[in-house]
Amino acid sequence: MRQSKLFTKTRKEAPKDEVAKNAQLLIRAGYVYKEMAGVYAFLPLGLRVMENIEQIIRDEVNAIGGQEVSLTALQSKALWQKTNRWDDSVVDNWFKSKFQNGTEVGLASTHEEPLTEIMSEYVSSYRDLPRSVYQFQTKFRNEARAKSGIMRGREFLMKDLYSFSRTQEEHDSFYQKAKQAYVNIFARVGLGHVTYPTFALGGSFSKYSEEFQTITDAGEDMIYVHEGKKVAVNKEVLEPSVLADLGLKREELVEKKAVEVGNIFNLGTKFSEPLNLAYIDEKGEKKTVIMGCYGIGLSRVMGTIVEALADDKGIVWPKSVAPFKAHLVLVDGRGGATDPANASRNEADRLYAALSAAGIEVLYDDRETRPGEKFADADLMGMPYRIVVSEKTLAAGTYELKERATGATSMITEKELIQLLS
RNA sequence: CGGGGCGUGGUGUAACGGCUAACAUGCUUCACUUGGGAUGAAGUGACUCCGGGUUCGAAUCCCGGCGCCCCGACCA
Repeated sequence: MRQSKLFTKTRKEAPKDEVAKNAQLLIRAGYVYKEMAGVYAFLPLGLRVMENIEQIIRDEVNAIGGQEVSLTALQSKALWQKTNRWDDSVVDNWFKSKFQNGTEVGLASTHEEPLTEIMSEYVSSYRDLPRSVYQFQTKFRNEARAKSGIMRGREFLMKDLYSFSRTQEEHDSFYQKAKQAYVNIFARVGLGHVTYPTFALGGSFSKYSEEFQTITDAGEDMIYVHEGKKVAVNKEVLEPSVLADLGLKREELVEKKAVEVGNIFNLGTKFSEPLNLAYIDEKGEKKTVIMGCYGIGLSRVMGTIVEALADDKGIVWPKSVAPFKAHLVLVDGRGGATDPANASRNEADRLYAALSAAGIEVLYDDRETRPGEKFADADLMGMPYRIVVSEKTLAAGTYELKERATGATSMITEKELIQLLS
C-alpha cells in the first residue's frame, strides 16, 4: 500500500489523555482511534494486526477441532435468568437496554449461556459428543474503570472457545489440547518467550484455573515464575499447600508483573445443568455435559505485544502479526514526485510494482517528505523490515535492509528481498 | 464505586481577575533542501468542555454537570 494514500497519519506527540504506552504508540502511529474511555476504533493498520492475530488463533483452534460460529451480542433476559446471571447484583458489568416494546436485553460480556442453549438443541446422544465451538466476538463489559489503553476496554474483541464433553476424562484430554494450542498461539504471535501458563483461582468445579500471563510492567497481576519449568503461580494462590501441590519451591520462584492474555476454565456442569444440556449414553442413561471455556482477548494481545516489544522509538511488531512485513522507504531524489527523471523514485516505484507482482504486500512510503521524517515514522510504525531506496542504494545496485527489532542493516538484492519476504 | 489530578486552535503547551487568548507543531502556498522529525516567507485554524454565579471586567474565582487520566476496589 502506498503510504501517500493511507488516510491515517502519524503524530509527533502522544495524546494528552493516554499514559499507557500501548495507547500512546498505537494512536501516534495511526493504528487505533479513541472513541471514549475504554472504547477504541481500529484503523486500517490496526485492523490488519488484529486480523493477523485472529488468523493465528483460528489456525490453532481449528487444528484441535474447534468449529467457528458467530453468536449474537444482544442477549435475552430469560436465558440469563436460568443461570442466575442476569441480576446486576450478581454480574455488575452488564450493559442493558430495552426493545421498543419494553423487552429487556443485554449486551453479551461472555457467551456460555447462549452457546449452551444452542448446543442443547443439537446434542442428545453420546454420539453427538465431544464437540468444541468458538467465535471471535465483540464483548461488552461495563467496567467501573477502563484503563491501560486498549488492554482493558469496555468493548473488545475476544476469542471464546467452549468445549462439551461426555466425561471428565474426555474433558481433561481436550483441556490439554487447548492448553497446547494456547502455547502455540502465544509463541506464534511473538510473546512465547515472555508468556507463562499460570495457576490461578479455580471456579467452582476445579481447584485451579489456568491463565496465560505475559510479563510486562503494564500488567495488572503479580505472578511468581519458575523459569526452568516455564510455569507460574498467580499471587492469589501463592500458598505453601498450593506450591506443594504443584511441586514448586517458593525460593525458585521470581516475582513478576504480568498481564492475563488468556484463560482456561473448567466449567463442569455449571451451565449445562441449569440449561439442560444433556445426552443419553450407551446404556440409555441421561448424563449432563461437562464443559470448559477458553478465552483470549485479541485487543489485549495486541496491546500486550506493543507493551512487551516496543522500544523508545516506537512499536516493534513480530513478523507474524505486523500489518506489513516490510516498509519500503523512498529517499527522494531531486525534483520529488514531479520530476520524471527522479531516479530514486522511479526505482522505488518499480520495486514496489515488482514486489506486488510477486504477491508481496509492503507499505510503500512514497510521500514527498524528508528522509528523517520517514525514518522516524518507519520506526514508530514498527514493520519488521525497512527497505530503503535512495541515490546511495541506486549507486550500489542493491537495497538497504534494516531489521526493526535488532537495528541490523545489510545490503540486499531484489532477488534476495523477494525470497526474504515471500 | 471511594480517593486524587486535569479539561485552552487538529495535536502538545502558555497566559497576574485586565490589550485583539500566546508559542510550537500540523495543514495550505512559495522558495530552498533531500540519509534521522531542516530553513526562510506568507497564510489557515479557538464561543478557552457545558450551564449557572461573583465582578466594571472571567480561560483564570465559586457552584453544578459532563468528559479524560491515575491510585484503590472490582475483573466469568
